[in-house]
Parts: sequence; C-alpha cells; structure tokens
Amino acid sequence: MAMEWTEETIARLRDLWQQGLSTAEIGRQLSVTKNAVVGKAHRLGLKPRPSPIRRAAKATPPADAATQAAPVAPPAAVAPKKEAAPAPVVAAPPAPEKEPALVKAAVAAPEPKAVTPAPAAEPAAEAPAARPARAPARAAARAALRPVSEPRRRSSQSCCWPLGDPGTPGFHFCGATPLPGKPYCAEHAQLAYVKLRSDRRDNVA
DNA sequence: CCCTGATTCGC
DNA sequence: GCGAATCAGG
Repeated sequence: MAMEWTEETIARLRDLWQQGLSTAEIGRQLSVTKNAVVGKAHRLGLKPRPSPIRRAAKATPPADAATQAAPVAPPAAVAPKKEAAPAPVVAAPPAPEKEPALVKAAVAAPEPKAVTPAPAAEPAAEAPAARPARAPARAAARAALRPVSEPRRRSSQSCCWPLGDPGTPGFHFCGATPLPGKPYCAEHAQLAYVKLRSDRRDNVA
C-alpha cells in the first residue's frame, strides 16, 4: 500500500523540508524513501531547494522541424539565468547550521525527564529489508533523541514537534499553538532553535 | 562508491 | 496520487 499522506505527515514533510533536511533524511524520519519524499514534495508544489543536478529538459523530445524553425530564440540572445541565490530558506533561527535543528536541540537539551528511553523498536514496524545496514543505527539514534510527551493532534496552526516514533502507531505532534513564523510552539522552539554559544550561562544546565 | 535531488511512468 | 526505477551531478 502506498504511503498515507495525512495532514500530519504532510505538515512534517513541509517542516523538515523547510528545515533543509535532505530528502533521504526526511524519508528516514517519515519512514518512507527519499523518492517518496521528493515525489510528494513535487506534488505539494514545494521544492525550492538546491539541487545537485539540473537535468536538461528531456521531457520534450526533439520536436518537428517546424517547431525548431519557429522563432523560439529571440535576438535577445541573453541567457536569463535565474536568480543566483534563491535567498536563504529557513526563517533564520539562531543556529541554522547544517544539522537539523531537531537533532541538535535534542543533543544540547536532553530534557532529563521528557526523553524517552529510546524504544529502539522500529525494526519490527519497518519493512524487513527496507533498510539495509546503517539504517538501524541511525534509526536508533534518532529514536533516542526524540522527546516524548502528551499528544494533542492538530493539523494547522500547530506545533510540529514530533512526539513518538514516526511511522508507528502513537506517533503525533505537539500540536500547541506555534510561534509566528515558526513551526514550533514557544516551548519547543526553545529546543529546536538552541543557541550555539557554548558559553551560554545556562548552557546544558 | 557514497551522497544528493529530478524525472518518468507503471501502478 | 503514489513512489520505484532511473537518471544525473557532486
């Protein structure tokens, strides 16, 4: 059966995508392949991210001579290259970095009580040979970083902080009202957008 | 080889 | 609509 793209999963996809995570990484967190992520992203219309390649237009095969003869190329001759820098994506949190804010946040702020003992599960819920080798480790690591708390599902205008294990029953999002322009509520935004300054007076606590 | 995202096309 | 297969650049 195909992936069930619910409001939540789509919200997550959008969020993670916006955070600049790779399609593969998003896929891992959503328990789908990168292809699925990319495919869905396209269908959703979101896709303004740096692509490693640019694949020449191949969809349209060589047309007839007539088409070629058409005044396709104006005298302008100037290649209207697109904007060089599409501008920074993220809303520019304190610490964009390259790493997903989620991970860093979890690492930096282990939340003594809220952290789950890393269910380490997942294998059972996953397809047998779906994930070859490094998947388990990564999955485990991810699971270990994932905070757990009270659910409160909601589609729009809700905190996208993941709670539980993606792809498994019981998974949900915080759902609280997010900060303006941010995918997380005030509480989780603190975790998500952790400052990098190591000399923070309240560092690590 | 690994990674990345992009596109196609059978389902 | 979905996503594996495939493609293509780094």
